[in-house]
Amino acid sequence: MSAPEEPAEPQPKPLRKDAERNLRRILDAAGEVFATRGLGATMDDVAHHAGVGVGTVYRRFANKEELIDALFEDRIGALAQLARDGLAREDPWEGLVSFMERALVAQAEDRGLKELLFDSAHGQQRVTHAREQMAPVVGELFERARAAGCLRDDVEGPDMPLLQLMLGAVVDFSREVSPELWRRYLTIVLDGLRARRDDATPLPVPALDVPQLDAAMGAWKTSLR
Amino acid sequence: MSAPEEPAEPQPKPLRKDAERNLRRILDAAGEVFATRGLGATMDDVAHHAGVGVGTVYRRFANKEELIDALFEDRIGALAQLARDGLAREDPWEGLVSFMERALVAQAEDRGLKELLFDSAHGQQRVTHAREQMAPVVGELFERARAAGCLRDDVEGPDMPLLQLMLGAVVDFSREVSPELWRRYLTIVLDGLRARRDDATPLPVPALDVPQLDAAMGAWKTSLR
DNA sequence: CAAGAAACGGAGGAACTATCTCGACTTCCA
DNA sequence: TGGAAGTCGAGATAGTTCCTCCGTTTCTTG
Repeated sequence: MSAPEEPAEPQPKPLRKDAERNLRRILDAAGEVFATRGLGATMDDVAHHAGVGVGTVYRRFANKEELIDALFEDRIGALAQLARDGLAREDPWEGLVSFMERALVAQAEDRGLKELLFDSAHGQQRVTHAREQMAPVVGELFERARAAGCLRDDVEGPDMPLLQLMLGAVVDFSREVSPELWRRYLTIVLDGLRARRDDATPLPVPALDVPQLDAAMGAWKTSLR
Repeated sequence: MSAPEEPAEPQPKPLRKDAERNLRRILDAAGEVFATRGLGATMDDVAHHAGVGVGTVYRRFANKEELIDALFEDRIGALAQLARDGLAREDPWEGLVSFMERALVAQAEDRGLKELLFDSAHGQQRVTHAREQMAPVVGELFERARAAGCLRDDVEGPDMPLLQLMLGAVVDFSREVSPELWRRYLTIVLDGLRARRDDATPLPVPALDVPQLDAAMGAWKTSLR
């Protein structure tokens, strides 16, 4: 053959069939494992979950960083899109709420993503880039809601990461016990962000009861040892 | 035994003078080190900070757990007292606010205390006890504020730990950059907890600016690896 | 179909890190 | 001044995790 390059993918060497299949498996496994156990999951975890040996993982990815990078490349960018989607909504308040909600859903569904966003010592490069992309859109989201008289006038763009961090703590804490619990506290926070209101917005999820609270405390780990 | 037991201290053997002095140093050092670096600080850290060898620390405390236990025994109990203090206030809302505020100050001042409260795998025993003590008082604090018409009627006692957790995340995150930043978000949350309100309570601390945000993100570590 | 290139598996090497021990030495006290 | 109590800190011990290495297996191609 001479040289048709239809999809134009710089592919120096096509992968062998089994290698291709294993690569897919590894990516899938890594996605699941990092999503459920966080970035602290080991390469052995990933390999085992994929049904391959560690060596096979290291044949495709020079190290853990590289695997993580490959995995989360697009997912991080997707967050910025969420903000733009919010801006596309007609109602400014709804736009703000839907962004916060969907960003938290992303955190809830993927523990690895959450850690990537808030831990240093991972892909700061990529994350910083995403934050820079997001900042003006979030600012706009706030500005629009404020102009419409929905939002209190003393919150600013840089408050958003902190609000996400705060609610992200609830996400992590209650993940096992009541995965939607964060919606309860998001509602409270949103009521706190309003310019004014009469009645409180009804809370959408019941509070933890004491046994649940105990269970959650028991499972909760941060940076101990 | 026959002796008078005013403070009732069961002291089988009086410590040698130098040992006494070293014990004090160790306790002081441990207090500081755990407060600033968290419970992850090593025994070597503590010993070095106290100006003694590790062996000396282990002469007094069989292991790290025991040292931590001895250190935080009273401080945890003090938290329950904060709740009772809040109940002693005339104004129900002020009582609630002052409790939350002071509990967060405690978290901000002592990283070790914060970890003890929210991490499992440490003195669950003691912490559980403290929580059991605190629960009814916090319930009362909520109940009283609700009866006075200040508090939204769908929050419950078990919401308090989650609110503290949430704001505790801000405390940790911004400790180095803006140690009082949590007050900003506490204000938002409190506005969200009100039964109704007109204007928003002015935020007491400026938002982080972008460089501060970057600095905080850079210093922030959770359970990575 | 056979030869050789590519890929695989997973034990274990290497590097950390942190807790706790132990025995030689020092200090206090009666 | 004798000996009990105390001190020191190097390193034994144990637990992790990343990543390498190479004998073996699987694919592809001529």
